[in-house]
Amino acid sequence: MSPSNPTTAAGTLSLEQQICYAMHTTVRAFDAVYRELLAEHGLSYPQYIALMGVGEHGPMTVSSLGEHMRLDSGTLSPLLKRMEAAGLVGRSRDPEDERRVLVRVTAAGRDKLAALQDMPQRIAARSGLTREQLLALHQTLRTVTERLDHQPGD
Amino acid sequence: MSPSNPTTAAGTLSLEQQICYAMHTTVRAFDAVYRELLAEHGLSYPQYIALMGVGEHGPMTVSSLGEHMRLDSGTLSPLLKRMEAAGLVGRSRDPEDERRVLVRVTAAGRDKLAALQDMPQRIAARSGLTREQLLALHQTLRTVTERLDHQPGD
DNA sequence: TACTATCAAATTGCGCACAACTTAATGGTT
DNA sequence: AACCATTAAGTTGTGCGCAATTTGATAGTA
Repeated sequence: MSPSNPTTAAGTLSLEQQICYAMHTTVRAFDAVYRELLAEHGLSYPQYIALMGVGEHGPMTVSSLGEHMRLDSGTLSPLLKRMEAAGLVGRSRDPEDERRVLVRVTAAGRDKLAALQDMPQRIAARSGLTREQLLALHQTLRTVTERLDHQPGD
Repeated sequence: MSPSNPTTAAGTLSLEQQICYAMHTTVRAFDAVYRELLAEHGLSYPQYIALMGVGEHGPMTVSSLGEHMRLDSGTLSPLLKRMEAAGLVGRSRDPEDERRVLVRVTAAGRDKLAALQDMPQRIAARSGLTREQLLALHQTLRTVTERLDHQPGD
């Protein structure tokens, strides 16, 4: 019950651990809201982000989408397969390099994106964060991610 | 490229969406560091948190651990089963109420916890956050989670 | 041409997370 | 005692995420 003291006795969660725990908890809370709002559209949050990404950056390879989403083909391949089955995206080998698969949004996918345009406002209303808090949080997250990615392992 | 403007044209990720995306990204970056540091101990991050929780709050039921971790039996039952197989925790039906299962840390589990005592410092060093940033982030996360949990659905 | 290395995507296997359901024990009611 | 609702864990099914591997295409080189 003293989150301001990281040097507590053994067995007590330290602040650093509570941060990680809190991040997991908050992400799951966000996910729950997205799940609720996206349910009627038959989309998961990762599928929603993928649809936005492909819709925004045009036909793109799986790996370039993966760089945007920070996911590899092990995650994206089955995800895109499901979205293709749902008629939201199309996949086709790049004629110029048959190793690549180009992903594009279908007409139905564009309709879906249009129907989801008010999602940001609905999520923002739920979060209850002020504009300043949003900006500060965003900046902190970017800083932490950058450091975690590029710190020397050991 | 203008995260400070949420009212961009259709197709551009809004700040609110970037926040959720950033949170997911940061959590995965944290997970990667934990995975690296916990690998030699044969533990995942959820298992590590569960071990800490049970070690701290003594013998407890699966559901009370679930309240601490914000996870249900669908996640905890198989997780605890694996930890029992690894010899880190013990599970036994509560004689006073045979519906309940009491989870406790074994001697090997305590040894493991002792071996992991320096995790917080190592994680903190990787995150690169100042004490003030940690506190601010923690507070923001608690606020957001609270609101997301208790906002009226629709 | 044939060999090799590299690269892109897909596949496999495992664990986490959650919804939905099942099983078993408990408590309360008639 | 018999019945019913509730509760606690566990199970099943689906999707995400990642490590490791596989398959196929490309580029480079002997």
